Amino acid sequence: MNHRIEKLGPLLQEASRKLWSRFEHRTAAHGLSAAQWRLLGQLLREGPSTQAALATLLEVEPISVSRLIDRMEQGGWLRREAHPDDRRARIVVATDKARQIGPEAKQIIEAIYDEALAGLTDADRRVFHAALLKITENLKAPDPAVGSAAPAPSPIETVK
Amino acid sequence: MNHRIEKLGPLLQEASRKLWSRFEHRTAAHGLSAAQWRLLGQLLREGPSTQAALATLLEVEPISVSRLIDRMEQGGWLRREAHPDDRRARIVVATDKARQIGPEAKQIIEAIYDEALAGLTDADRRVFHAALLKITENLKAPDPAVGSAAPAPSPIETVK
DNA sequence: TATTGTTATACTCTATAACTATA
DNA sequence: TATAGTTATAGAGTATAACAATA
Repeated sequence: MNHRIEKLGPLLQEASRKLWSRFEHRTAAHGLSAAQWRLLGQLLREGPSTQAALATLLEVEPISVSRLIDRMEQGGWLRREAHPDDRRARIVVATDKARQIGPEAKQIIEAIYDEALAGLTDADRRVFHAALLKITENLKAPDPAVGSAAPAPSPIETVK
Repeated sequence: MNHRIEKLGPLLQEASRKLWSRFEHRTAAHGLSAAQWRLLGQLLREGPSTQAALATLLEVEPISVSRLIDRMEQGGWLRREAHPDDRRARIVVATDKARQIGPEAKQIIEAIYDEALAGLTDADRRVFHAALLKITENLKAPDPAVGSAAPAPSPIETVK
């Protein structure tokens, strides 16, 4: 019988939430929300991207990305630019203002990770890291409880 | 130099989010949201409680608890009852309907944890669990960046 | 026909502020 | 004065549906 991890979900959520909370406090002056930092991080790390690509990468609906970008464009964090080849698509580009806070954010993140991992040996950290990667990998697989039953969405006469 | 855990925050969030996602899919028939399950879990584990106490335990504002309870009371998951000693306060009690789905939810959670931890040895699990507990413990401490009087609103001037 | 992105609309969660009732 | 809970109001995030423009 394997060791049971009591409250695995709540513990992961608490760790994640508290990490974010520290980051939020230290970057409050910039006025960006969690979802906005997430999108901005994606842009700063990987460069300009279409909205559709961002929706896929962030695993949210295109409309959510659209709304996020609306607010961030107003705040001067990014711009929508024309796609050179596809006139339907928009390329989302981080502004200078956004690029300038990148290094600061990175430093803050490093500091918070250090605080979180205080007291863990190097060996502990390696095992923890590998296990966390394995867990996310496991959970990326199709949900076995949904696999067989096909949703089969048939848009028949829906009552309005 | 200690091992650096790249993307610690995003990994924790992804693991947490995907665990929740599986739970949500398998319990979708009940129509409870994440916040509602969280409150219900608290009630089922610890028994009836005042709204103020729930707000403290769940670390949200009393008004948020009030709204959650509004919707859950409508759904027949819990009741507000009079407090015997304090006529201001309300005691929140899970209904039979709520108590009946407790065991089912527990089983689903166990199954999902097993899926998440597949491929990890018993030793891995123990180290991972201890590390995760240590991390949440570390993050429960007062945020060192807020402790002092000054909020430290230093813009981008520090080049590191 | 399919894809990209939008508007319209709606729901949940969360919160601040002001308020009532009670302690 | 302080506490428990509420109403009023608001913002962020998310989503479905319908749509236009384009591929």
